[in-house]
Order: sequence, then C-alpha cells, then structure tokens
Amino acid sequence: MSDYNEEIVPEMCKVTDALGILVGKWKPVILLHLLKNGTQRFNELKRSLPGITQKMLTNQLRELEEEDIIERKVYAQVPPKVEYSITDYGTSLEPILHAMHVWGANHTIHKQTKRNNQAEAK
Amino acid sequence: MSDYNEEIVPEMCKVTDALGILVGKWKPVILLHLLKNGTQRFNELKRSLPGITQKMLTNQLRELEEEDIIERKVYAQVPPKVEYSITDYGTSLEPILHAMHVWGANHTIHKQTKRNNQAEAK
DNA sequence: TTCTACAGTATCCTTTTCTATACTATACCA
DNA sequence: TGGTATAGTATAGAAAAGGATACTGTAGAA
Repeated sequence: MSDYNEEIVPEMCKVTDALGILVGKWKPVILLHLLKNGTQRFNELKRSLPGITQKMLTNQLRELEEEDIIERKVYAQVPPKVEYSITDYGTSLEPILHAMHVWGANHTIHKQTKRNNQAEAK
Repeated sequence: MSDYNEEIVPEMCKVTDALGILVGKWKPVILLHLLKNGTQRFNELKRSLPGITQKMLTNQLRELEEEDIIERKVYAQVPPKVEYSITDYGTSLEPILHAMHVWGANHTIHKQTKRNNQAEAK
C-alpha cells in the first residue's frame, strides 16, 4: 500500500467523476483525434470514426462540451460549418489519457504472457 | 498539442482497453477499498459498499480477477471464507486511479467556478 | 433542375448494465 | 430446534447506452 492512499478515501473518491467524463464508446477516440489533429469539423470527425452514427457523434460531442473539455464553434453559414476543438482546460486530461494508453498497451502484453504461461504449464 | 501525441495514435489507442477494466459502477470503489484496507473478505467488502447487491459485487470482483487485478483466495471451510486482495500487478493501476481522483476533485471545483462566473455575468 | 455537402433531429429498436428478490448448504450458537 | 453468518447462484425486470434509419433546410455545382 503506497503513499497515495493518504489522499484517496474511498468514501469521497472522485475517480468515478473523472471516469464518467471519459466513458462513452467513442469519447477517448474523439479526444485523441482532436488532440492530434487540432480543430476539426463535424464531418471531418465523422469520417475519422468509421462506424459512428451521426446521433452518437453529436451526443458524445455535446457531453464533452458540457464538461468544458471541448469547444463548439458555429459559423453562421450555409451549408453549416461547425468546428470542434479541445479547450485549454481539456488538455489537462492528456496526461491521464496517455497514462491509460501506456497501461492499456502493457496490459495487452501482460494478458498474452499470462495465457502463454498457462498453456505452457499444461 | 504536446509531446504525448507522438505516442498515442487514435487508430491503435489502448485507452479504451484500460478504461474497460475500470468501468463498472463499483469497480473503482472496490479497488480503492482493497488498496486502502488490504485483504478483505466478501462480506466485509459488501458492508463497505452500501447499496451494492451480492450479485453485483460477485460480478465486479470476478471481472477484476479475470484481468489479474485482484486475487481471490478460497478457504475450504464452512461457513465459507473467501478473501480478496490486489495483486502486485494490480497495484500498477494505482497511479492512474490517483491521477483520476486528483483530476476529478479539481474538475468539481472547475465546474463550480464556471457556474459562478456564468451567474455573475447576468 | 436535380444532386451533393453540411450539421444536425426524430423515432424506433436492440443490447448491455444494473437492481430486486428469492434461494442454496452447512457449521455454530442459544 | 430454530436462528444466524458465510459466499454465493438463479431469475426476472428496469434503466441506460448504443444502433439503424429516415428526415430537415439551404447554397452551390452539374
């Protein structure tokens, strides 16, 4: 049990709050796209996310906007133009996304290794 | 856009994998309890998680066990005794949980501040 | 004049997640 | 002899998340 525990008391834990913002089938990928490519238009994002429906994309973007993670900029044009980008505040999520990516990548290996060991033990 | 981006390519992102392990209504709290209090028996955990059903607790524990995050130790006794604890590997999640907790706590403040500013602006 | 691009809504349906409740076996205690 | 504690399982149902599909209005191009 490490030093961290002094700070996280399960009863007042905010992990679930943070998690709630990242959870959603497409949210992490959307964030990574915006972080990597900067400002993107709605259909640009849609094309980057094969399989997503318009409804889902709208909904995930709205939820991220609600939390001040991304910004939505509407241009009064026809046909419409709407641009999405990460807010300055939103970039504070980057280290967490990065840590999760690294952990996730390692986990894939960990599980593979475990499977191999189990097969070998037979 | 920071240096991190060199490493996380949305197309091969593992964030969702990591997220999948943490997601579940009770998983973060269960992990925090085990990290804080060490080995715990089934009913001990149950008492620490007001509102959880036995089915849910069993199911969340099984999922975490499946990913090698926690260990389940059964004692051949009657009445039964089963102990749960974080594996060594499981502790590798701690920095992430900690980062999310800190971010989440700050986010609560951020949202409050935003609300205040908006109210003030009227 | 019909077609396309744009950024969405609206409606319905399926799948997944979570909850509620009842049930199990057995040792020990009063 | 009946009640309690233990660690679950079984079954049914409610709620939330996600998917499929059709529709909108308007400018500009073919």
